[in-house]
Amino acid sequence: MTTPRKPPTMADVARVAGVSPMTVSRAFKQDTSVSEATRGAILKVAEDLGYVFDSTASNLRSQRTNFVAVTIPSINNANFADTVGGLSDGLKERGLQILLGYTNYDIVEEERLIEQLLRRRPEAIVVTGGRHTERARRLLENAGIPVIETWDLPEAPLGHVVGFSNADAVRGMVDHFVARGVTRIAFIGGDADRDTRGTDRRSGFIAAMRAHGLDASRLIAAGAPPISMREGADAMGRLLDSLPDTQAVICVSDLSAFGALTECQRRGVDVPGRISIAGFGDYEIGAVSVPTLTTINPFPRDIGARAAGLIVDLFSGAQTDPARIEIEPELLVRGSSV
Amino acid sequence: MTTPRKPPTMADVARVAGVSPMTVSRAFKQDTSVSEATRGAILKVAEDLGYVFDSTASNLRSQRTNFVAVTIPSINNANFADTVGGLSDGLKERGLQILLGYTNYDIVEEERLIEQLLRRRPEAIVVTGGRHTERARRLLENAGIPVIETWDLPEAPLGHVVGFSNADAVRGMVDHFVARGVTRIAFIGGDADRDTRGTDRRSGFIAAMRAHGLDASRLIAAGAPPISMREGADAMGRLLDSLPDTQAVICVSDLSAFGALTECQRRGVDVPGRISIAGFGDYEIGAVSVPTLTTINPFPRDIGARAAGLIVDLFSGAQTDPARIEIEPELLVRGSSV
DNA sequence: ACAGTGTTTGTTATCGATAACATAAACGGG
DNA sequence: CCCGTTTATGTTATCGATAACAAACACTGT
Repeated sequence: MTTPRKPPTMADVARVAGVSPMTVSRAFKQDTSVSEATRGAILKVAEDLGYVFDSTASNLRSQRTNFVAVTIPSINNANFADTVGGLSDGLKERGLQILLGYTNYDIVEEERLIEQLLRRRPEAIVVTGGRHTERARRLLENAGIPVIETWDLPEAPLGHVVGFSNADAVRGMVDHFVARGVTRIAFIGGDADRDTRGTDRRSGFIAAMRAHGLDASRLIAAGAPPISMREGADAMGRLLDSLPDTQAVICVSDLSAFGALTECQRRGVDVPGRISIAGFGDYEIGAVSVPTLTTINPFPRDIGARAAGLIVDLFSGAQTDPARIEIEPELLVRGSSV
Repeated sequence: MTTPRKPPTMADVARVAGVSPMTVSRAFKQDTSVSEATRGAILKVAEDLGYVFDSTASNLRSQRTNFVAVTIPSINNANFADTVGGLSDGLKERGLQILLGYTNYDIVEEERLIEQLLRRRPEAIVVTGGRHTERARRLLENAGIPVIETWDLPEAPLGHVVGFSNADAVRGMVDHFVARGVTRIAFIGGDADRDTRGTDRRSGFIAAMRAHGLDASRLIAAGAPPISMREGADAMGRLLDSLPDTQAVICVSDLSAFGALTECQRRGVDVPGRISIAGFGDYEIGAVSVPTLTTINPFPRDIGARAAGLIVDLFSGAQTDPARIEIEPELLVRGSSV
């Protein structure tokens, strides 16, 4: 049986290659002055010895971790996954790695998560949303690294912002319906304030309806956010039972909108003939379902890509002032609405 | 303007609190011998100074990172997200944090990712699938940490396994159809071997059909894995055009199965009256769509939870031999099949 | 031939927490 | 009241890479 030897260090590689540890260190970096011959020889020795570079030591000495911390409400959400994908791809070239955590749509959990992430000494942190606990705000402000809030346009940003107004986006949807003469409009969303983006969308709905002088009381609470397809279907059932003259329903997400659509199908309610349905997020399902779903595309991948670009610019010195990058969501009118 | 001071260290906290740095270190750990009075005082000073524990130094000295590395094919996939969720929750209590990366269904990319992750010195690594490059295998074997392969039952495992046979699962589905007298069955999947689980499912389909003496040539390639709803719909279109007498189609995932279903709806093809459709993965959409989708539930969250439990047992010494935990997928017969 | 410039390599001290060891204070039973 | 035991704290050296500084070497133009 083989003794579980201690893994080789740079010093071991240096000894075998006949150079100083410093030269080995340089050989593992880019754009450092080591002759190609030496570098090649060193990397070969390293591979033969099974040496794997130890970031933990490098991180401490150089005070650089190459980590970018990212918090998202849920890992199981195609929109946030897209944002992380955009971030990840944009940061990969600069050798930056994402340290991901999820908050379960809970700002207390977010505070815990932020502290845990900051302990790893990330070089920047990207958070979803603009609402945080007092302590979380303090932690972020004192961290001494760029802070980017996304998916929102906070009134008092902590640093940089890459987002859009959830309320305005829904307002545009309401305006669209009203312009077509649709006035009895309902909103299906979560029943708690935990999902701040969902809450903002509902507020936008209410404000827009009132601005048109319309009844903004057709609000269906569908359960704890994030609400699922199933919950969207249940909510639609309750809506059809209680307010059967509703002409259109705006759902907090495409997932709940699809659930609502299926409930109509089960009941033989024609969409969009008898009722129009709209979602939010431009999930793939909305482009494929029968009928396709009217929705809003907030360009989640772009949010991540722009945040990544911002971080790169900040590190290269090309950007210094707090940035406020506003994404313009796009209204997609499709088959589920008149 | 405030000078960007250097962030405080443990030594700073110790000085202000009037104790040694070692005592501060102990105060930040659990189950260490510090009087409650001292600990309270130290934590208060730390909070006042805005001190945040520095893991990078701790990691180096203690040779423990509390990282568990995890590789998944795609971040944007509800099944893998569930596995990560199960892992994350199971590890959280032990203070272990997930270091996540995705491979894009590419084993060359996986090799790069594995090396990058190992540089961070994780204490265990969980990979999706059992097929790896030679170098990736060597890296994993030499890492000196527990290796867990998931979502598969490799013939030559690297270490521990938490998975199931994709081929056998699809075989069960074929058997189900054949038992009902359905014999002209097609398979819709990706057109490359990159997605090894998809390939295994197709192999299982072919083997099962042959075992029944049936024609196994109704194979539709729908594009590069992972195939989307849209690609599932396109593939269904081609299937209906080229082999209109097909009685049932098994899709590599619920997403493509749903796409296939919508194509039937657009064409007025009755499901399951004229053709049955089955998926894989038990995504939420299959439980909500009209009709609901026959599928296979491989319990993705359990895979993650069992892997987490295994890691905890390994660290506590309760488990020493290589484990092989087999998950039993469940066939869910629903509205989309006869 | 030689100062001046650029390239390649080496030496030393250090990043910030903690393992290992040592010691002082508190406790408890006969 | 004393010694063995537990509890609470301190001291010193160290994890493994690299920043900062230094120096040897090669080349270039006059």
